[in-house]
Amino acid sequence: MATIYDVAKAASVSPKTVSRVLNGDAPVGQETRKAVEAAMAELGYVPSNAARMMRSNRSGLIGLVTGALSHKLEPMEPTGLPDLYIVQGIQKVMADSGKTLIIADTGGTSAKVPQLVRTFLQHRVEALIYVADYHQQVTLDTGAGNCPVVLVNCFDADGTPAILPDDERCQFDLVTDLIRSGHGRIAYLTLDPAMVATELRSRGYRAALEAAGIPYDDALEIMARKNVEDDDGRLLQRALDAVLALDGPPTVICCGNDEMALRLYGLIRSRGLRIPEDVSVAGFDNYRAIAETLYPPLTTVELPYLAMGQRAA
Amino acid sequence: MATIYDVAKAASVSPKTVSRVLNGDAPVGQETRKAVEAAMAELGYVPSNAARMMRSNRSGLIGLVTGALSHKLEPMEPTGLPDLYIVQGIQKVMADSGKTLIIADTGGTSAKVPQLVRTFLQHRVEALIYVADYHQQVTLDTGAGNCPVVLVNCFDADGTPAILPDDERCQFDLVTDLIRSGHGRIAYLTLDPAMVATELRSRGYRAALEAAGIPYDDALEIMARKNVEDDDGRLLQRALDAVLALDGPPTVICCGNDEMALRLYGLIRSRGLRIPEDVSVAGFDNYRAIAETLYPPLTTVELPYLAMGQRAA
DNA sequence: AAGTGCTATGACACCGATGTCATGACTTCG
DNA sequence: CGAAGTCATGACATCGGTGTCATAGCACTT
Repeated sequence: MATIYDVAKAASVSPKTVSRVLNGDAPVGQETRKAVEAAMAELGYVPSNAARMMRSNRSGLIGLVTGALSHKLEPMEPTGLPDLYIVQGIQKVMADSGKTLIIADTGGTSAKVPQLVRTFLQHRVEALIYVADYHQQVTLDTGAGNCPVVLVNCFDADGTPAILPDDERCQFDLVTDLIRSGHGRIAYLTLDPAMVATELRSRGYRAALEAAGIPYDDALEIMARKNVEDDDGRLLQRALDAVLALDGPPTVICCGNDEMALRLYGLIRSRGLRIPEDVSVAGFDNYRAIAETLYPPLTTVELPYLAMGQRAA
Repeated sequence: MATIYDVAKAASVSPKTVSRVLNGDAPVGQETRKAVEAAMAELGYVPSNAARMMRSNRSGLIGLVTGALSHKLEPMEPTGLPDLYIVQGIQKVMADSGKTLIIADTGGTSAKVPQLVRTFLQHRVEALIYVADYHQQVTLDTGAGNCPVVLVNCFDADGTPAILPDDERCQFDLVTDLIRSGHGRIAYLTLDPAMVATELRSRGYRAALEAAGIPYDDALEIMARKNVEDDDGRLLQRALDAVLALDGPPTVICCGNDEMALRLYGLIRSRGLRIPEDVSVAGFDNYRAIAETLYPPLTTVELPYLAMGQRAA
């Protein structure tokens, strides 16, 4: 690989002058500039970031730690691909600002994080971003020292800067919208209560009911998904049958996420009911593709993951 | 950030000895080693990859160019997330071999590729991998010079090393399997014929029929998806109605991909037919999540994207 | 006793950029 | 016309590691 010295020699100037042409940080004569540029093109010269960094102490690198790449291997995960959208948002901002993103995947094991961070520090990243696959609390052992860290879709106990989705508000808006469409009996099949989002969304659901003056009926809010082995969707079947058997059955069923909604479509139809004539279904973020390909289209909410990523970046 | 000199001073040894402790490339006395390690821990020392690289000329970096991150923003894309699986496979191998992956996203614009490659070259990546979102031919203007390049899920005219899926074989196996299950009338709703995979899979479909001694009926093979604006699924509806109206209607319908299969589930049911009693549906890779959450479960083929990524890495 | 080989360590140059300072040629101003 | 300022350029040190070579101490051979 050609160096700045090779270029200097070829153009019969000093290395420093080549540097000036590269960075445009000092005036260079017309002819000299042309000669240098010709030499660079001729030799296929590409400046070495490593050498550049040694003096300037600026790597131009941003480290991103995530499970976004690997967790899709586990289709039983309670999550869709929000983290991917977040990563996209980050990538976009970085590309626009001339930074280069280094992405490391935890492979699902958060135990790997310290090692990944160490690698990043070796590359002297200017900042670290940690993206979680779903809204949760984390305790990150970065050992990052003075390197700035931003958490996305998660938070920790130390008050590290974090970008979080407003689950409560979104569920509130969704339910309010359903009410405005004329629905009065609204069931809500929730995800695992151990998830932060479940509690927040539940609050939004209740707040929306209250704001509309609809009494809360706890027979309509059922946990239909647990992040443990046994699931298989039996919880969902039981929950569906439970709400349908009620005296006042729901006119619409909200699901903890779009995947659950997809399953529900199948279950409802296998019970001989039509969507949306007999009962409607609403989802909640996670699989955009699902929402758009289902027939009839699924009413759902989309969390602003892309924007969260951009904000974090 | 502490340097190797700081550590050397703190441990009262020469920088070179610290280097030896770091790399273990020469014998170091017990006590000396301990002192150095203590000093490193004390100062929170992390070696600088940039400096290390200058002498050794080994960056430990691998550049990955892909649209995997951005193209999901376009849900109308004819593709699912194969490239993500490929990236996963690559990531895994890299992590295991101690290389660090730099990922750059094209944002859908292949015009950006040269600039991304240039950035990679500045970082002196040891190799470049280009991952396409679906099986296709590309003409890559890398300007990569002597940097090794591997293409995944695509190929070019110059014979650059490429890792490709065997679409023909997979479709062949799928159809053969359906035949073995007792199906005799097998429809095949294809994707856009402009796609490489479409032609290959079609060949596999016909070969499987021929191998089983079933005559090919061109009324059963219909293009049901075109990558242009007008779509909206009308092509799919028309195709479905066409095969159902045949004298000998199919007992199973193969789809160009899982997304189409998902849509077909809805369409078939909206016409009052049951799956799989009245007609079966088979998919083809792309949305693993769809295949696993549909009810009844979708019969589909999975291309070995993960393995392709690993192979490429 | 002299020579050989091994272990443990340090001195020093070097990788490829860039920051600092110096220098020579010109222009402009009082 | 000389002083001051600007422009264009080069010499040299420096960033933080590692490769090369030198050296000192010690055990072991012959």
